[in-house]
Amino acid sequence: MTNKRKELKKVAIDAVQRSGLQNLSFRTLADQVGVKSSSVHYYFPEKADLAASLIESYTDSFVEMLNAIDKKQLSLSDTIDAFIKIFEDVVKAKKFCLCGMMAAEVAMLNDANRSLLSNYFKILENWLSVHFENHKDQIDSAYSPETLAQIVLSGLEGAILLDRVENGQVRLNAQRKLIKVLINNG
Amino acid sequence: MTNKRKELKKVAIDAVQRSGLQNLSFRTLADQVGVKSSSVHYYFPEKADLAASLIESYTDSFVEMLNAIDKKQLSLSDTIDAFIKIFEDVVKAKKFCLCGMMAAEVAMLNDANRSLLSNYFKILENWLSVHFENHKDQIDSAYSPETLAQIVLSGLEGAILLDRVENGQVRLNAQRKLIKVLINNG
DNA sequence: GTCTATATACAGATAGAC
DNA sequence: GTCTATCTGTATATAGAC
Repeated sequence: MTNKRKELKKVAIDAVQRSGLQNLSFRTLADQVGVKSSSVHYYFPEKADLAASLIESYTDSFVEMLNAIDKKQLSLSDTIDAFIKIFEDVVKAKKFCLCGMMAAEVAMLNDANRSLLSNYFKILENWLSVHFENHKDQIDSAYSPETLAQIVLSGLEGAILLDRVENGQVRLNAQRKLIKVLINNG
Repeated sequence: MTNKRKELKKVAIDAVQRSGLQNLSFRTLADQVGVKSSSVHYYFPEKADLAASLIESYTDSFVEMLNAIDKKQLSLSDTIDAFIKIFEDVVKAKKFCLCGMMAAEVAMLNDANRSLLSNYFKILENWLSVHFENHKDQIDSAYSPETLAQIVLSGLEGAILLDRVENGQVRLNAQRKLIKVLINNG
């Protein structure tokens, strides 16, 4: 992949995490990278192509972070803490999850991009689910690993969405507290 | 308030819940109500005025629903079920919470509208919090009423955001399960 | 690959007639 | 209150030169 293409994607992802895909134009994206909008169209013919590329890149980056966590062989508690920290970093950067943002904009996405979005959430839930399954003795027996994964992910997404409004992290901390209790009630 | 103004707000709220404020134009709004865009500007000079009016109306409607629930004098469990049902109805209508949607679009809002958004979330959390406080013996003692309210609201918002993508309600059901356990662990 | 130039559509907003 | 008409800016997208 060329450097310009990489740079465009990096800048675009940042922009979408701040103000959404709808608010990102080929012009402003081009300006930020120092090219013309027609050059952006060279890499991404239509906006849907750009969107697809962003979701894929964002998913790949996230998976890399998850692999890095796995490599450390931490306890379940520390593993989930590391997962939560990814969301905390997003809040601190005054951003929202790229896929959470696009989930809000789902009405404007085509079917292919909806599938890519769905895939992202399922990958995260699956990663959580596997960890819960592997330490089933440590999670609250009231929930299956799958259900707990859904609770954790949707809780974190909702928390950083609401916290954005006040530029704080009270809901994120509330979710952190919840998760802490849920994985020590085994 | 005039009928046209009321009608414009109703149509606009529905549109924002589906595709966001950014995607709502004076033109399309006018078309749906059968007037010209300049007439919409008569009622709402700037788009920020429209946004403010929508948040206020949506908040008022929600408070009315909460009051209706209170009037029934239900058990804590049934009260919270009724609260969850409001979110379920939103999912079933293939919509998202108007304020959750605008929270994603917060970068494009002015300070006044951010305050209105913040106010909405606090009203909902406060309502939940009061109910938890009034039945403190029925809630999991690991959480304060305030923290539990934050957990519940952010969890539900995140759930209906993610469920939108697949047009399902698995995360909503997961959150429902969680909440059921949390308010019977007293 | 990157550019200039342009087509076409639509956005928010306002002036002024009725 | 609602309209016509219009201004100005910006959006996505493409053709074609270099």
